Amino acid sequence: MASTQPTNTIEDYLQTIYSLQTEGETVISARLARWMRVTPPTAWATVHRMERDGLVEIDNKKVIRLTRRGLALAENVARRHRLSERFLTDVLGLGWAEAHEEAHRFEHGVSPRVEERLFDILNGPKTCPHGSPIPGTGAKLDPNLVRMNSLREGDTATVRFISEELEEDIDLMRYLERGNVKPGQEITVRELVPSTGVVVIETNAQSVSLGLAVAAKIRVLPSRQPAKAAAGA
Amino acid sequence: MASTQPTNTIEDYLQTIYSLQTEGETVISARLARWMRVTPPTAWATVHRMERDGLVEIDNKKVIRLTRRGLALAENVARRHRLSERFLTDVLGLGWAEAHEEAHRFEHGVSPRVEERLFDILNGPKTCPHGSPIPGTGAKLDPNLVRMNSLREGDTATVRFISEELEEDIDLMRYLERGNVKPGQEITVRELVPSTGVVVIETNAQSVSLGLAVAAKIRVLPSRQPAKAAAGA
DNA sequence: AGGGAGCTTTAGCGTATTCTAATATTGGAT
DNA sequence: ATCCAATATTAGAATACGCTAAAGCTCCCT
Repeated sequence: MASTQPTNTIEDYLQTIYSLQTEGETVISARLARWMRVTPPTAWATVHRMERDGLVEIDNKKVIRLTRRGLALAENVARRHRLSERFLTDVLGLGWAEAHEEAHRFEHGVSPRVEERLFDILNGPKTCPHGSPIPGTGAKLDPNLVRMNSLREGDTATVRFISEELEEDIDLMRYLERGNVKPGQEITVRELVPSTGVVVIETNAQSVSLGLAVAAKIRVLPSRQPAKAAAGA
Repeated sequence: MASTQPTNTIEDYLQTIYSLQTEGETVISARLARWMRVTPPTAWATVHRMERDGLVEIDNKKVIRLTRRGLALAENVARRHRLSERFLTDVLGLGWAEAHEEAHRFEHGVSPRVEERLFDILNGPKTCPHGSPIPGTGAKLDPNLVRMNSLREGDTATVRFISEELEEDIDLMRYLERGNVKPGQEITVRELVPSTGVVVIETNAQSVSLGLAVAAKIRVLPSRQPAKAAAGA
């Protein structure tokens, strides 16, 4: 029934759709299948169960969108997830790169009571360790943020947000952690050659190379540079 | 397969069988069905899946026993459960009565890494808040403990252990909490009349009445009284 | 116009969990 | 010896999730 507590699987789908939707991506079944690491028929069936239960709507272009009810549930899952990441890193001392994966398991065990206590104990954090705002705190992604791939050579900026899509790739996350590409870190673009598809940035005197597709999923706040407007959204 | 990670359901059965077995009870399918709040056919089918997977053995008298493999897994689940209860009460400040129910949900989200960190953060606790020893710490139930119903009027003792079977009943737990019937509490038996099936004990100048069946699931350490050996195991 | 690549859907299966309705079994109690 | 109550089992069904194989569709590129 639509009134029953969502299963872990449904909570995972809700959270994924929420992330993509929030980051401005178009959500279609095939994309969910890849993210959730299941076959297309499986994702399809699950999404249709969600539609049946009033959690999402699917338009004639096959684009999936959360309904009001789905959004409310998704925000709750995201809140528990991001709060869990904060708890796992700040209190338990787990690594920044592993936090997402661990939280993915941990979050389902967090009841409303536990969620509330975690929030208090953590002093009401506004974002997860990777920069995603925690629903319910009023925090939102700073609209002045820019995708890292839209910077130009020589630009300086501060990392603010790593997409949850990147968080799924533990190796990439470890690479970013070693390279210090984390919220708060100041970076300078050394090279950005669209033809090669690579950006090279500098963080703490370290050089880090990233593919443009990855850079596009990292948002930064450009530093007050000369007098030149930054690129659009 | 037998090598796959147990599902939450199987983890729950393992834990229940482990508790009963540890507390010296005979485990049969019907009893599991009542404890797990499922119908007998459901419990039967699940137990037989566990047998198929080498987690339990069922003798010709239908008694269920954990295999070596089942025991190892069950100890791990119990460890996570009891550690979770400690965490929820000691760090998050949840109530003593609610801890079991919350931990039941929480435990499944605890990975080996998280389990290890929780153990450290809690300073290597040896028991859960209700007195059950935490597997892996070497702690065992004190053999000098006696079931509360085996005391006699006038006896004084210290509460040490509340059976996990009682923990399933949240109302009873709240009653015990209000009455201060918790590990460490000293009690005196005021009345114990087998014919009425009721024990009345005194804790902190409060009077608490319990059924004998409930009292039998609470273990206490008798105080050094006159010179009279206590009743058997 | 013709092919594909990438997506969506249908078909058909298999396992885990649960339930209800019935049908054995079994161990005592009378 | 008999009958009841508790247990164990069998039958029949559903739902959630996953998979493979095999069609359909769409849209874009040549």
